[in-house]
Amino acid sequence: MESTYDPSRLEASWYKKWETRGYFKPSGKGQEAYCIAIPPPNVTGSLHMGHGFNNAIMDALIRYHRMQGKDTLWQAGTDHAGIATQMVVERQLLAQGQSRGELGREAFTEKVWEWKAESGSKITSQLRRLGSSIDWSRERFTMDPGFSAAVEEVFIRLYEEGLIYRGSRLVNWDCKLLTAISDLEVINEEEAGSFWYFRYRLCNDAQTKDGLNYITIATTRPETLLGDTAVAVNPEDERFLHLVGQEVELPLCDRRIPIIADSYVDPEFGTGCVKITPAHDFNDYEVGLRHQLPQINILTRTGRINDNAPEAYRGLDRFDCRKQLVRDMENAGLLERVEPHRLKVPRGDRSGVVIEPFLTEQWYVATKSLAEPAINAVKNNDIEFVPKNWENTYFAWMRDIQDWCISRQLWWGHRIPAWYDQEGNIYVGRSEEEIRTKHQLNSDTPLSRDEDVLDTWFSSALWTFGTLGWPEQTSELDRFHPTDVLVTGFDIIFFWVARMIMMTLKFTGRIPFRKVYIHGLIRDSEGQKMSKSKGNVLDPIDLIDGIDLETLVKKRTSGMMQPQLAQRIEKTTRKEFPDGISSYGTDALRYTFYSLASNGRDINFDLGRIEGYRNFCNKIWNASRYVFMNTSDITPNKSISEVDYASVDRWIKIRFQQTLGKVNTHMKTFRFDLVSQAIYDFFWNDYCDWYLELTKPILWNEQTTPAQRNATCYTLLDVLEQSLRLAHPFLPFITEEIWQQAKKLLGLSGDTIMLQPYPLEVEMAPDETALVEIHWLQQIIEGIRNIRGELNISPGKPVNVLLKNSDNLDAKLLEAHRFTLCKLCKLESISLLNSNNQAPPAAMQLCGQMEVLVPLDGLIDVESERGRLQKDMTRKQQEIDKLTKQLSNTHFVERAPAEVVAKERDRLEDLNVSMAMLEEQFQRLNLLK
RNA sequence: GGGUGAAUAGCUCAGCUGGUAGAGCGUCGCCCUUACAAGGCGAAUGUCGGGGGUUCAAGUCCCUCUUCACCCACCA
Repeated sequence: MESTYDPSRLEASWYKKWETRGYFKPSGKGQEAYCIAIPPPNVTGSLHMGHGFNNAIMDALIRYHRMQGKDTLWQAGTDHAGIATQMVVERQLLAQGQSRGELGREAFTEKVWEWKAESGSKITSQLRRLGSSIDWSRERFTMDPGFSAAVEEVFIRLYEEGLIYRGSRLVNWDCKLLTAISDLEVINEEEAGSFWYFRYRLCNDAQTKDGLNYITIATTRPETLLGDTAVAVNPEDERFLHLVGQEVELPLCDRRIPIIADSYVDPEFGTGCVKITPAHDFNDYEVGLRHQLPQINILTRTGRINDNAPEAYRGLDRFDCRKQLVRDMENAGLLERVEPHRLKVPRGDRSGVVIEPFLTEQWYVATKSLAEPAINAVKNNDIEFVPKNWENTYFAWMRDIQDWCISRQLWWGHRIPAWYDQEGNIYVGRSEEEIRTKHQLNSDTPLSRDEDVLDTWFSSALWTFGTLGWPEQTSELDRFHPTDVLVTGFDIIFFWVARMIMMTLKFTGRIPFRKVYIHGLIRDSEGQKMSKSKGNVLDPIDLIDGIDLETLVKKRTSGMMQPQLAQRIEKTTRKEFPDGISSYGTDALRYTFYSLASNGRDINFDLGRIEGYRNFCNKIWNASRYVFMNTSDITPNKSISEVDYASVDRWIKIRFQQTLGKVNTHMKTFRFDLVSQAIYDFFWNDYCDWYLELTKPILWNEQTTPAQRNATCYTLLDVLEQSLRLAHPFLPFITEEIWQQAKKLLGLSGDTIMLQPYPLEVEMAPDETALVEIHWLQQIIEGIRNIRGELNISPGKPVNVLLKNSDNLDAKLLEAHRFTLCKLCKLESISLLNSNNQAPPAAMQLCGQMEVLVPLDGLIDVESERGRLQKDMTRKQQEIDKLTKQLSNTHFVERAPAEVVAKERDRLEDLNVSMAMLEEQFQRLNLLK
């Protein structure tokens, strides 16, 4: 083994071997199957921390269950991500001075396919860097012919059942992307805006109660005035009731519109009069339907004013029109006042532009009947969310679910399988031919296909069963569906999780997955969301490989949407990473993810943590080197003729089993933080700090018998090898590398640790003596170390130790471990102090009732030792006071369980004894001065 | 407006069914002891957000308030 741990060297080679040897494929063996379908990343995307986290978790689950002997499949694939991908390609075209319109549909989608071919492997190769043991041979793409056929099938069946329909209504319209989007794709954020108070003159000499010949309405979107078809007041509102049925003159438009009464109006808000624009506001739309108001659309698809408006405004951009209209109102003396107002502005999640409610014809999924079984599946625990409380979020949304607008006016995606004849009749089917045959339409009847494509999430909703071959009834579907768990962030519970549950239940009659593990989002060390514009993005690959400062700065400041931010980003980056980021390796990165993965809350990613886990890898590396150096001469198989296990050998095996138990327990509840901590604690504290140190006096002692040596060597190797398997799902690379060595020494067969069985929990005969013995040893060693450390006795200086107030067991244990104690604590001697003999002046540490004495011998300053004792006594006294008080409380003694009371009594007694001994020692030291 | 989660050591976070407050990083000593200075050994550090309540006993259960984060809905 190389003397230093170098992750880049070993990580590079292993993944390729694993993949080419087919280790990631399902074994085809095992009673049970285990399957996870990857949340398909955008095919043209690149890996971010969220992917890193998400995939690290899935890989741990997959490797763990694979090692448990299950027939394990991690189903891979990528998503065509309609809008996102189309935007990227459009931006590229724009840079070349082209637009998609010029290119035309066919040429454009051709370009997207080219781009997909070019960049599509980027994210998958990055997933490989993470060590993800994905079965790449089964990789799917949402626009593969097979998957597309499934999408079409689902659309057609839903249409035939009347669950997909085409309708004309208000949708969220993105004026930049020129497409409808679903409610979920609209982000409502509060922004600073204004309230404009406009006067609408009353017709026919009507007057308000105050004798005014106008009413005032307030609006945040003045330009919509052009589409007003009524003014509404609350039917209970005494102020305006007499005006209902009257008309007002719509300013600047030369139109009259009625005053109507509708309970939608809140008399307390604004002026109590509301302008109604049915074609450009969701609430007004409903009001309009109730009162049969005309719907006047005043916008073009690009957000300009259309010909339904007065000539003066036609062709103006909606925001220019707003300014113009306010000016005109002011000039007409109809602007009463303007107030600053904070309001929620709807913006497209992709484009960032203000979304307009817009009247169009779109395709919808009627969701109500699909939602019901989906709610029940979670309610009756067929599907379980982890953590459980996300179920409430899910229920809340599902119970109030709206019909889903699934058509998008894009070119990249699954084209809707619908055709129209010249009368506008709709024909849905798999192809034009099929439709012609089915509906007996001869070639004289021209048919044109619907231009739109489906929402990306429509196809994603079929992911678990579509990737396994549906609608064919494949053996994979049989074996691996329902999948076991879906691992994802809470941000796509509605987008994806809910819709998968609905669609999968509908089309397979079964749930898509048994559990949904919802994890938190990765944020930066200060809890900020990582984003390009904030310049705080960390690339997982950079954490693995390292990156120098200049490259990092360049990466963070190039290709920015807002170049003016670059300077500040450069400054903060230089400050935060003055030396760039060093290379930590995949294993360290993964372990960091696990350690931070507690109970689904968001994660602030701290570089200090990853460094700590890189050090952990280093620790494993070096401990293994020690083991191999000291065991290379043992017989390379278990047929060690004679073995005589030391208590510490038995102890470490018990500790290993306890750790394994914890790991298995916590894996069941997805507590990767507790899993990683259990392994870390065991390996570093128990195996390295104690066990390895305690084997040294055994291995380096001439008195050790061959049987003892064999036993310890074997245990060193055996526990190491088991620990590697224990840790492999979390640290795949380093464990594989080291296991290859361990395997040789232990004479094991098997080509890879990946396919070895996970360590087995074994029923162990209770071995209290080993635990007691090692605890005894640890206490004495720690006592002596404490004296050395606190009293500044140089570690190299040999000391003599006396044990006072010892019993028979102490005597026995001392004989057994004298050599060990001398070696580990650099002792010249250690012996029992006969009760008849006077103890010399000494520093003292209590181990239970036994005193560990280090004679002063001119080494130790009396004053320091008194201080040390004093500190201990103060602490003990506080405890004693607390316990005394508690035990003198009759309520406690009477009502607390007897064993609790007894325990506290024992503790108090022990403390009192210790205290007396400390006091006595303190007095003795006093006599010296 | 409705909902969810959070508030514990300087920092990032654990703390299960109530019974002596923990880890990592950082800090302070002492050590290059033949696996590891990416290390070893020792040490310090907390009115568990505030206030009530239940209980013999509350970081843990209940109520309330404050602050923060997020989600959903939305008043023009």
